[in-house]
Amino acid sequence: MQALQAVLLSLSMAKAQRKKASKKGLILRKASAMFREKGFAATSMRDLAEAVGIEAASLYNHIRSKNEILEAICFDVANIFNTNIEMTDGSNLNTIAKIESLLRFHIRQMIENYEEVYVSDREWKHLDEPYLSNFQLQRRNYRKRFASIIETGIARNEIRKIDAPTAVLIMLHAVSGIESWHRSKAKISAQELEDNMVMIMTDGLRKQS
Amino acid sequence: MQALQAVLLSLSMAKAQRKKASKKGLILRKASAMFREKGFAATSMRDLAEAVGIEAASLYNHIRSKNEILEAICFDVANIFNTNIEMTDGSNLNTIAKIESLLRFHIRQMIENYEEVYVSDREWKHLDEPYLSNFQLQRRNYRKRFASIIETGIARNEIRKIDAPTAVLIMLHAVSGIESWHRSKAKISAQELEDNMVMIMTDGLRKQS
DNA sequence: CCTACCGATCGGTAGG
DNA sequence: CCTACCGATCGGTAGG
Repeated sequence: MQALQAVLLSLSMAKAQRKKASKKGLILRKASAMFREKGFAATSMRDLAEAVGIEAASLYNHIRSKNEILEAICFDVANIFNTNIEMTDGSNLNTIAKIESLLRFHIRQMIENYEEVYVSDREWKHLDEPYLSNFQLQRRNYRKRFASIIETGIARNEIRKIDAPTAVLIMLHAVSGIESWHRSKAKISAQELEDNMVMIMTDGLRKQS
Repeated sequence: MQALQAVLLSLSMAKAQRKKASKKGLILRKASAMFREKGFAATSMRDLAEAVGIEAASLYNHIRSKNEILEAICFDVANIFNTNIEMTDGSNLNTIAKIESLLRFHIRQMIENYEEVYVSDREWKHLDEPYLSNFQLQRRNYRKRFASIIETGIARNEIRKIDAPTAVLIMLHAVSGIESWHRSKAKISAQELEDNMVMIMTDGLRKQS
């Protein structure tokens, strides 16, 4: 039993460290930064190679193609969010708490894992089939699941009667606005930002009197 | 006097019709659609020429460069929003009404002028200098002006104490979420969408009891 | 508005 | 991991 745990632990550590230490991990991180900055289509393999510190041709010893890099980034991010919404939805929190938890998770991912999350959100259009369809499907399913949480909240009278898919769109896009905060060098702290966003989304702008 | 008005009218009509009727207008509209769909960098002048129905080389009789097309789109949109916020801020509405008005304007522009607004919002990074700096400056100024409206509302006790720049980011990005609504072929009407968004942003999700 | 074409650059491969 | 190189495609020009 302890042996099994040790194996699992070392496997997960190996996977976690691949991104941090290996050459492929370095390529993926540099690619995320460049795809975010210039876009997937406007980033050349020669640009990327220079950032990594090798020749363009050498990249292909670690990755199969430019598109494979994008696939790795997009599906990594998709998995993170899918895992989280499954956990959250399966918990016994009430609806507002579930939504708050999802929002906080999005905000933290946007801050801590900024480049990858941003690229996954804005550059997935450049995926090739069958990855493109697969990604779009996961996206739709995530939103449906989010909307169904809201609909449950409406049925339980915890939440205003609103169109749930619209609310999901608003929240997911609102959260992606952190991009600009990220660039602006944080006049307020990450925690303040998170609290402000959650308050505005759950309670609105208008002062209750 | 009547002669002057007639001249002004014909000038403004000429300008309005250029987009609708002339070849340059056709190029700009097709380019907006393709830049939105595939991104600026992934759209070739040959793709665009085919959509317009001429050879790639012939495009250059109407426009100077690929980048000039992007400039036309981005600054057109910037002017529309700058004009609107100036009008709105100069009006004698209270703060919540001003914000509601700005939000409704954004939503309508996103629906009625979707392609151009989307491209201006997502592809401006590909502008060349000095247009790039100019555009970024206009963008910052717009957000500052929006934030100052909110701050006035907080000072007047109309609005919850929140970080104004954060609220601006949320609202501007929330509104850009209509993109997905646009694609999903409108299960709810444009008016319902608009009302839902405004309600969620001003009053929040939580049911007041 | 077209034909013909330019130099530059692209993603990727061969061979070592 | 590099040198050398491929065919394809890019934005744009000349000349009519």
